[in-house]
Amino acid sequence: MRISDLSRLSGTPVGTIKYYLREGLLPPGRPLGATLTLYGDEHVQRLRLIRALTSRGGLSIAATRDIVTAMDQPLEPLDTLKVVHYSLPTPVDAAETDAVDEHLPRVDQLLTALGWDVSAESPHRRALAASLMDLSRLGLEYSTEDLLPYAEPAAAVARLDLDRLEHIDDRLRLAEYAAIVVLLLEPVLAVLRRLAQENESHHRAAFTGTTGETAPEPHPQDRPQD
Amino acid sequence: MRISDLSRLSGTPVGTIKYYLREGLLPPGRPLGATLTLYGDEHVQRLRLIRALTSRGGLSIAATRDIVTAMDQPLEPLDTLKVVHYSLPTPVDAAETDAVDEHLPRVDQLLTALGWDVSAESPHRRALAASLMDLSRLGLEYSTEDLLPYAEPAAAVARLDLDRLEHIDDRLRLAEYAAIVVLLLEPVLAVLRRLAQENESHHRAAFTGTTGETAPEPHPQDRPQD
DNA sequence: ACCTGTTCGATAGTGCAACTATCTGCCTAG
DNA sequence: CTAGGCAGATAGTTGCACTATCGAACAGGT
Repeated sequence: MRISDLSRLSGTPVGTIKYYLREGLLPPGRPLGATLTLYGDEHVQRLRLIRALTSRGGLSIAATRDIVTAMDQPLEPLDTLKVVHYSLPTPVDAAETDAVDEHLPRVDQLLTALGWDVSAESPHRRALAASLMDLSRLGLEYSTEDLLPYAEPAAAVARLDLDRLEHIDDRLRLAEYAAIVVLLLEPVLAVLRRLAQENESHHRAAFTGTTGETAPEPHPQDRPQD
Repeated sequence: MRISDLSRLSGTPVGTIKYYLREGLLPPGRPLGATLTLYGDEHVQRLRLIRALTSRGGLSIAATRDIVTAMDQPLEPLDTLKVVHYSLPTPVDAAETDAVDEHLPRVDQLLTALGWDVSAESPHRRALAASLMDLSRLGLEYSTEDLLPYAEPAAAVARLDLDRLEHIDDRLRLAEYAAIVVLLLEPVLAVLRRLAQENESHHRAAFTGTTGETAPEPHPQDRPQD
């Protein structure tokens, strides 16, 4: 197909497609002359992925390029996750690296307490330290004990994520699915958390009777047990 | 204190503070003449919150204004969560509202299956529908059955969140803490999930024996980090 | 009272990211 | 054989989040 078909199928303006080609987000098509280049279904697919990562995932064009170029490396199934992880942007202000590093011991203490096997070069360690720093500056101290109970739900989610990835047959597109599961499930989980917060807050309001909103029915629903 | 002190204490340039004042993110100080306005500790606090919400939380200036102005309304403790929730940006492309709505029944089906008490006007319903739409366009279908196991960890996290909020004494700043817990814990949870994924993937690699330790090659593409 | 430096409020400008538009020459399909 | 689409390059636009400048009005020290 030609660029106009690609545009139509993916719902992306031709100008934007050219822009993505220039920026290396989209691999070039097969040129059949000076004015004709052919694109395939994989371009449609890639384009959809780019749009999802940038709009829903909130990634910048540069970060998206990192992810998709990393994806294009041929890899063993379980390495793809690492590649995706390491290509993820970890917004740590360069001016604050030192301040962030002061919180790293807390992160390592947590990881030790959990017995988690995480490489020392993992960018997530510092990312977590940065967030803990922010929180503590705002007066909300999260100690190892406070964080530990959050780890179990996180682990449960991670197991589900990997279950899904393990059952994907399409080896060629495994990296793509890994990126999708890691990145696009994030907003899903965030929203689930908010929905759960809303539900939980209704339940607690029913007991304390303090909310002025909808009269909460004291309907002792089957709350998911711990 | 004067604006220069506020700037020094918060680490924010004077120009930026003026900008926030103009935009209504920061309440005006007490003017004592045409060239002197006094600010208090609450301004320092608010400024730190603004910086955290915009930089770490990734909120736009407009979204941050929505949150903080909503925060300034005097409210019952349990309503604050609702106010924060409803001020959150839910990035749903206006051009796709119809397409998103097609996925709403799936969301409601999930909520019914869970027995969650969520108001019909909750913006989260549509936000979830939008994400599910994205995923299904990318070829990853998440059915109610697939999502159910994710709900329990989400509920566990939500309970921890509300526990924390319940034990906060400072009623005046409860809304502030609610915003922090809802928004700034999000990156923490996202990182915990990734750490758990990394750990889990190591474990599974050990069992299947596929390369997980020798060949990882965490893609050493040195991106110039700012 | 005088001088120096700060502040206020308004307005205009900057830098960056993500597109979007235009242009020229070529080529392809009908 | 020609009308129209396409490639590749370059330049322009839009929106956001600041940042810089300016004149008038003080404030605080001497």
